[in-house]
Amino acid sequence: MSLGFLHPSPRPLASGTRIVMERLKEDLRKALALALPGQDIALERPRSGDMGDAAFPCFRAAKAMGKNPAQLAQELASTIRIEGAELVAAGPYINLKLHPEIRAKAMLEALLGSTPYGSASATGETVIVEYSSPNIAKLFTIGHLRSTMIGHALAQVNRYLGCKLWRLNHLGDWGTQFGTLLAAYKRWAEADNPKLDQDFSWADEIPEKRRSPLFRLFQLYVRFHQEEEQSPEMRDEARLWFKRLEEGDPEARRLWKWFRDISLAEFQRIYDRLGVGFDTLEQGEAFYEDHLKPTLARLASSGLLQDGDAGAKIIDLSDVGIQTPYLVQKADGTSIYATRDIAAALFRQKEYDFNRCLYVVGADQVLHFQQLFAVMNKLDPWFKGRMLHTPFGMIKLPEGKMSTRKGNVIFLEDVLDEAVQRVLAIIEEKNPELPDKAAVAEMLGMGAVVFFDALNDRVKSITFTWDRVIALDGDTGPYVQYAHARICSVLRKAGGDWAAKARPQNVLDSETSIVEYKDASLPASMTGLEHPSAQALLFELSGLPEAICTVQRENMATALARQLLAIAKSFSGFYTNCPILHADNPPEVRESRLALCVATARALRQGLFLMGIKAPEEM
RNA sequence: GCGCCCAUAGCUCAGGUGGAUAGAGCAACGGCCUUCUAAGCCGUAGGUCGCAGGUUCGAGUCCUGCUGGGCGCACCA
Repeated sequence: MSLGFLHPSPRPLASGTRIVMERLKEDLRKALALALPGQDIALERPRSGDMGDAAFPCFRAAKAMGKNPAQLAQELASTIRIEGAELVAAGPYINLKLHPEIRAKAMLEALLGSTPYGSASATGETVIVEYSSPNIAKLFTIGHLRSTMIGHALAQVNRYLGCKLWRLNHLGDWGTQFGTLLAAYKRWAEADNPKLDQDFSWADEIPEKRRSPLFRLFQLYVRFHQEEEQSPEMRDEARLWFKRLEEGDPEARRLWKWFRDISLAEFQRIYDRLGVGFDTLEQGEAFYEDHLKPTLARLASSGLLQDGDAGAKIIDLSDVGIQTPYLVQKADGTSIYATRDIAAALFRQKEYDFNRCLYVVGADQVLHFQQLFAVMNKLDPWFKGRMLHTPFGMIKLPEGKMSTRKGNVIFLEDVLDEAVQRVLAIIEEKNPELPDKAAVAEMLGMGAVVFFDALNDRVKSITFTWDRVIALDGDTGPYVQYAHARICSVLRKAGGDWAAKARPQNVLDSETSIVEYKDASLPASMTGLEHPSAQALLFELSGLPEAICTVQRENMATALARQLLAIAKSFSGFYTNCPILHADNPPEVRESRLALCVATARALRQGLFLMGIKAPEEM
């Protein structure tokens, strides 16, 4: 069943990025339209820059005209003339190939100006991204990284492309799990460890760095679920506590708030470390408590509410092809996540009047979101096409599924710490004189983990192994960061204000998605950039805006991560083949190559920043 | 049982709206540091795109069936 999500429409790029290249492609499009009336003129981007900057496949047009595609390509290429570029027939394709100098000038103009490359001006659209959404009293596992960083990147990119953004964290701070916590606390902590400030005698010893009230809360949670397997009646105990909580029992309330505070403090520490931010943390599940009755009333008055088993309330969706009924109130009268999600959608409609709302939630919840969206469409056609679940695959262990309840999980902080440790070891080996090693190691370790997560299609599940997640060479974050650091090193050695040209003018925190640079002047000539390696780099740089748009369209950072790799890789080629500061270089060659370095550094830093990755200037 | 997702090199994966000789990284093998950071660069080898049909001028990509794996199928979120 497709609900026809309203994808963002193509929008004009900001003026500084409406570059020569786009104009030439437009010229080609017009010329082809003239030569081939009635044909669909769709240009493609060639796989590699030495084929050209744009390509037109002649198959369809040739068929319509009863000609051989290669022959048609030949004819068109010889009749159409585009100023500043050449047209080459390559088999059934016509390739538009910019003159090296034009290509260089176009890209440097786009990247050395102060308008963020590939950004778009305000569109007037409002986008909500709901992401991270951890459950209270659980520690962040490697699994939580996915929603957090995918959501962060989507927020950054949509903001970069001119959308008004609301970044929401649907905290799991309500629900039956709180019954579990309350019951567990009463059973095993209240009497002898009421402040959770000591280790439990019945639990395994906690590693030093995890000794926290939150971890002990987590231990309570795990123990409860373990014992519950033997004594199923404990479930009722948990349900009862949740019922008390929802009915306003003062003790349950007090403990709930305390548990929540303990958790939030810890979460904030992680978010700070990841550089992730939200516009509010106050709209978690508990926030909708007061909305639940009105929501149920509205469902009832819309005629959607039906009686289920044992007094539960359900919504039947079989008329839209969903056979599983949607449970919105449990038999004991307490609420359930579904009700809170409906309430949240209604609240957001009123509060934010959004155009799109993205739910960055695991793939195991697809049915839930199909049901939710179906209900919202029935409730108000306004919702149609405005909500999208962007599911992601789960992270499994080689032994199987991770389970918080069973306690066999990989904690996020352990992964981050291990990554930083491995980086530190490499720094000691390769660059022991590096200033501020700890800070650089933090950026690189984080870069490795975050980049890895973004590299592949989000719907695929990942089997966690340390060596894969923390890989530091090959197609990795540190590879891109390394290219950036080498550029900065060259720029430092060039002297003058070269290094400053690649340095951001603003603070790069989660409140902005744009890296601001000063307007830098173009080199006097493009001599020195005609080398194939330089041209290949320029071609990859030209692919960045499209990659950013792809992130928005496909709701994952994969395309951006891969374009950054392509840029970094072609920079390495340029760096190897084209000496920049070589004494024999004429001044204009040195200048144009340094300008290309600045342009590349800016593109890399901006791209990494959108993904939530920092770029050290030295490593 | 029903529904959704996945299957591409030894391993991990890229391959918008069907289009050029299916591409990377890792691992393997062979080269490159007296020039700007070797976390790098260059090269070699590695493929019946799970299987079988179909649509099309053209299928890794779309359709049908099958096989294998994952997830889900109301009182957790």
